[in-house]
Amino acid sequence: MIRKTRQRSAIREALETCGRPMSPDEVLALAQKKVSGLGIATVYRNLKALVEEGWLVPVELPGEPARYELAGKDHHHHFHCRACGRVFELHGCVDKLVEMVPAGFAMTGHELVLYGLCGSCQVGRN
Amino acid sequence: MIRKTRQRSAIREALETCGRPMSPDEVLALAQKKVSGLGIATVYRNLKALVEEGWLVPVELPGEPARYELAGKDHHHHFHCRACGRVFELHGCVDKLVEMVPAGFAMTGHELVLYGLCGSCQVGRN
DNA sequence: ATAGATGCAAAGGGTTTGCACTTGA
DNA sequence: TCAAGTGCAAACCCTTTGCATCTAT
Repeated sequence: MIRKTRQRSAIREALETCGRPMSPDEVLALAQKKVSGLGIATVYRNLKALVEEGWLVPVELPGEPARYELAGKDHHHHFHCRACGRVFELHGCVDKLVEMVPAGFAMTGHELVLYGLCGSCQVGRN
Repeated sequence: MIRKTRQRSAIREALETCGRPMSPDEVLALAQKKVSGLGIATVYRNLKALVEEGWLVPVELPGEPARYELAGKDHHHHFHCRACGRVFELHGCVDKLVEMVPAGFAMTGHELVLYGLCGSCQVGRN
């Protein structure tokens, strides 16, 4: 049976509130504002549980720790800001991917990440 | 000054021979056939040096240790076999990426990874 | 009451670093 | 010769796990 704890609520709330994929550290920082003694292990345990229960999906970016976002969204990709490191959700996708697959290979999925500067960092750049 | 050592030659040869992006472990395994006492730290140090000197480029895949491939190739992407874990080079790219970028954001690059089964794994599947 | 959840600290896995020894130029 | 390079082990970072304690139910 799954219990409702202050820690778990704070973690879920952080992810619902933030509006973009969050890393474990980001979740910890935000959830600690509600539950001060919160430990990183609890964050990891809950993220894992929430993924297994289908409430979250992991967002894995090249060379980066995994982020997590709410499940149930349409197929989409992400934008990674090179300045602040935050990840944003994009809409839409690309086509003609199959044309890139070599003969004899079978494609079952794809991942696309755009890089650059997000709105905030773009404004504040020198 | 940069010296020519048996270890470094074996590492470069492994990368030249393999024909696809290699992880540090793959490099170690292949290069050890030439230099038996080779240590993983030496592989990491040389990979890093070869990247800095512009001979290699890192290939970073979501949730995976970095691979390395020879520098100087045209813009391209990669295929990651879900069965054997090997990474293959693809040719071509996609367009209309800019259309996905939110207003106020600036795109400076992108990464695309296709997933599926490579030729060998496709043949041997049940 | 009691099994699930938490916090801490220790353990893991991959990568990097410190240091004494080896070796190429 | 002697600084660059190597191997080993320890250090690191991020993530997971063991265990005693705490707490929803």
